[in-house]
Amino acid sequence: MQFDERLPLYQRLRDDLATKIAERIWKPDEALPSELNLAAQYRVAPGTMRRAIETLVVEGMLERRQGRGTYVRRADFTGSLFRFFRHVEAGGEPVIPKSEILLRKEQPAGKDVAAKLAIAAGDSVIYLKRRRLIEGAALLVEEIWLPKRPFARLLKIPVEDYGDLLYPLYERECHCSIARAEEFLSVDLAQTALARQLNIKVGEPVVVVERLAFGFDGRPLEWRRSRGRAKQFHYKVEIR
Amino acid sequence: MQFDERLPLYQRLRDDLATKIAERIWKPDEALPSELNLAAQYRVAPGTMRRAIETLVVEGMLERRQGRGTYVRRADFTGSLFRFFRHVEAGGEPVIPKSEILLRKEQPAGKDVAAKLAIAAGDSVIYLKRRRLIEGAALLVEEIWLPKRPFARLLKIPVEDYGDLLYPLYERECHCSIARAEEFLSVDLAQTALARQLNIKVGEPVVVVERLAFGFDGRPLEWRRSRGRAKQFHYKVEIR
DNA sequence: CAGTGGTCTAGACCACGGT
DNA sequence: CCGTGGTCTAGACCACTGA
Repeated sequence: MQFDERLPLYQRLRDDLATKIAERIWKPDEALPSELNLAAQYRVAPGTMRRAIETLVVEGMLERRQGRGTYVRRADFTGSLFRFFRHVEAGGEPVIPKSEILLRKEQPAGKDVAAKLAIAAGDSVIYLKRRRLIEGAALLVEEIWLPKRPFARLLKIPVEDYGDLLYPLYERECHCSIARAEEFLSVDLAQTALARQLNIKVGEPVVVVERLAFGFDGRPLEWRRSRGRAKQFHYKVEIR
Repeated sequence: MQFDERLPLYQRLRDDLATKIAERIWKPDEALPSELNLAAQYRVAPGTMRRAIETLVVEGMLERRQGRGTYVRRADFTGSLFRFFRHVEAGGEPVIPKSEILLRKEQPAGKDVAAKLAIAAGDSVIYLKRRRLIEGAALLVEEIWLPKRPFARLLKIPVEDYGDLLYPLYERECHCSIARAEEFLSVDLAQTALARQLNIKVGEPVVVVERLAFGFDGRPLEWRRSRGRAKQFHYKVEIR
């Protein structure tokens, strides 16, 4: 508990718990000690510990399950891009699109990628290009940049073994959990190569979703650019 | 406090406070009685009242000001569309675009509009069409539908007196405060008329922002469709 | 059944804002 | 200075979960 003394106690507790989660002292899908137990350990009132936990629940780092315990939450992105891109829903249940890795290589980071990933320009990054399909129809084309540091193992695994979802792969092979992300939306016009890959006409509008994904320690782990047909784009926002 | 007995007390308190706000017993920008005062009135513990208030703060209905009191919050949408559409920022401070009412008329609600506004098809609605400009350049074209019931007065005011923002107008003239809204984004191609109004080419992509705005009682008050150049579109989302 | 989080109470003291 | 919300404590009892 070597955090800034001026901060409220529940904030310092929150930071300490967050650090423990980032250090994987408690792992995703694992229960923390009970509230009373933690309060006793830290010698604070149960209500204060409760508030610290509550904060992390709101931030999405923890999850409470009544009668069972408090668990480290792993971000679930399976529905994320599909909040943006409408696709045929077979009965309403979420379908995970097939993934086709088109390219994998190691390369030095360009200036923009380096800035996004908070590394030095020229540092090694892993570049992936993949296509995602639903029932054989191209939905998205994605480009992905990962810092080599924690992801080197991905270069040694055959791309056929990657599977359809990358984040479980990162966690399984590289012990990197994605905690949250920022996404940026914009609209562009399809160039020749992209049009061919998405099976649309050159010049048709495409929606670009750029995503910067962070670990529990708040450091950027992945930069991703996905493109899909604007026709299938739809999105809902709450405004207050 | 005639709410469902099975609900937690703080929930029932929240509902009761929300009703009072909807009934304009406390008006926007007005301070509520203090927490201790309210707790005493309702004969509950201060902590419980605090939690009820906290809930409404999170929901955006109330706003706390340390040392001053708790205030009814009015939604502020001045920056809303401009989170989507980038425009020339003169020095960074938010600019309110000029508003040009192109059309105002009373008409029977079509099926879709009626569904959005939760009224019967054929009921009278007010239809507005306006253009919004920044430094003379067309930014957006908007279509707006309002139920005649609380908004009839708008038909009697010269459109020149509407001003650049509609929500203050609604509040001033019709005693209708907008509490929150849902926005839906999609991409379309500009038709002839729209292209002319936005000063772009026919077939250029445009972003469509459809907004359903609600009052404090949760009832839909306004349905709006705004269209702007996709080139200027950009948006950021947080994912967890 | 024992153990967990969920609700609720009843205070104390502090920091801030306006008079 | 007083009144406000912000923090923190120290309990009690309930509802849910899994063994």
